[in-house]
Amino acid sequence: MLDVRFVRENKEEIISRLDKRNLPAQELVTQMLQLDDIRREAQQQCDATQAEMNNLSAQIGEFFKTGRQAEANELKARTVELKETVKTLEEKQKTAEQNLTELLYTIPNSPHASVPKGKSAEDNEIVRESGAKPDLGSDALPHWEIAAKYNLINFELGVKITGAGFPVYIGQGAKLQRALIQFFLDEAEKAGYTEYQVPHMVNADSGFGTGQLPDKEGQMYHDATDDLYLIPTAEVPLTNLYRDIILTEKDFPIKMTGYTPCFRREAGSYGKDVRGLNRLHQFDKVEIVQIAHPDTSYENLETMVAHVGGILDKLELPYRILRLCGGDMGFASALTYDFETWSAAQQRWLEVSSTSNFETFQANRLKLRFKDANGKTRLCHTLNGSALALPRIVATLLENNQTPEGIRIPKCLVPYTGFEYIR
RNA sequence: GGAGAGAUGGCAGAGUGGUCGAUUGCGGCAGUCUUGAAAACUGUUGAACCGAGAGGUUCCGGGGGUUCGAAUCCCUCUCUCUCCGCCA
Repeated sequence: MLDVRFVRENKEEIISRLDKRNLPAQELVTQMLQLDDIRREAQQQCDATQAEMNNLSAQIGEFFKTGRQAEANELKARTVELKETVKTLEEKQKTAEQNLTELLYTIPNSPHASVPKGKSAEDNEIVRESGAKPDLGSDALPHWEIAAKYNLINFELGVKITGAGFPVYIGQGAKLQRALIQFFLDEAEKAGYTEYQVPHMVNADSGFGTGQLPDKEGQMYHDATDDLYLIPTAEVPLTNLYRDIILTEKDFPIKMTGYTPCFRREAGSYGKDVRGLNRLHQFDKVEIVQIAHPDTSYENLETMVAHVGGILDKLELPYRILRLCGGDMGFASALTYDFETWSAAQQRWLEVSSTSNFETFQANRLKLRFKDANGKTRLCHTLNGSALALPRIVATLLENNQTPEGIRIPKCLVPYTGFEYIR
């Protein structure tokens, strides 16, 4: 969530930045600062009253010690009213704080200066395009038909044992998945990321920390018995490892990676673009996360973009990089680059990575801070990116690499799969 | 799942109603000494909020209560450890 103090000092800047999301924030910000004023005033009064109470208590103690009962009792009588006042003021402060927090939860992150203003995906800016789109001819098969032809993925079996959107990978299909995961993790390790194996379920605190709660409550699978959520991305457990932590400057940058399955209810997104691997309830992903110094976080973001691009280059997949416009960006992000690979049979771009800088938005909720050179405690910046999400990589790989001899495996993967063709 | 014990500052570990935000040790930081380092010695070393500042308030697992006053007493939740049961 936004940092109230920053908003207080940079009101106009925040409003103009939020405008990129087409969010008229004038009134929100005013309301927010009003609540903040109420809160601060209540606290000042409350603190002063409590200071008085503390004084009286000390005196009472002194009187009791020296056996001056009468004087002690006289003071005791005076505390009754003060106690009442403290209670009222405390209530007032708590309410203002709660209202402020609730309001803050509804305000998305303010976009970076480079974010284009826009409403939807059409307004995203194409940063660059890489690799040639293959010309497969008219008899090219979409990946779900390839998957059936070579018995790589069985969607019906998934429906039988679980439900739609939970595919079963078989034989060379399963092995391809495992090869990609291993390849992605190795690449991340080479780039200096430390691998973590983390729980696939998280508590509500973690959900709030990275911003999934309360915003995306309905998008996560929730186990009511133990009040745990299945993770929608490894970002949640990985970033929350650093919840409530104060780092020193020499700790930067912190670089973590992890493979996890990801679970998403995808409520309300049933329709035509969900065939095959295009949109699933459970999928595999290798995530990279960085915790960075605010002064360098955008350089860190560029290294992540280069990392993801490098992997796609090695996989020999045609892709493009988009800078998301304000209207298409996620709730918590300040700047997001999406990576899309070209799906030759479907003749469309598929999102395979989303790489973002959240600036202090998550860190504020996480209470993830560092001590700067002057000994001041400041919020860190958090960043993360998919490197990469499996299903659409598999989809484009199967489609783009189909040949009369079978599906060609890119060179970089052969050491992992142990086969050069799926036949 | 049953029984018991516990949760204090980066760590270890005191503290059972009145200058306790907390003794002490270790660690960290700074300095003295040294050619340098180590050792030794000296000092310093939690966080949040409010305040221009002086300073004030809050925090001893979370929440609630008793009291003029709570780390210390009561209730409750969570977690950890030990024993038993179950089990990959």
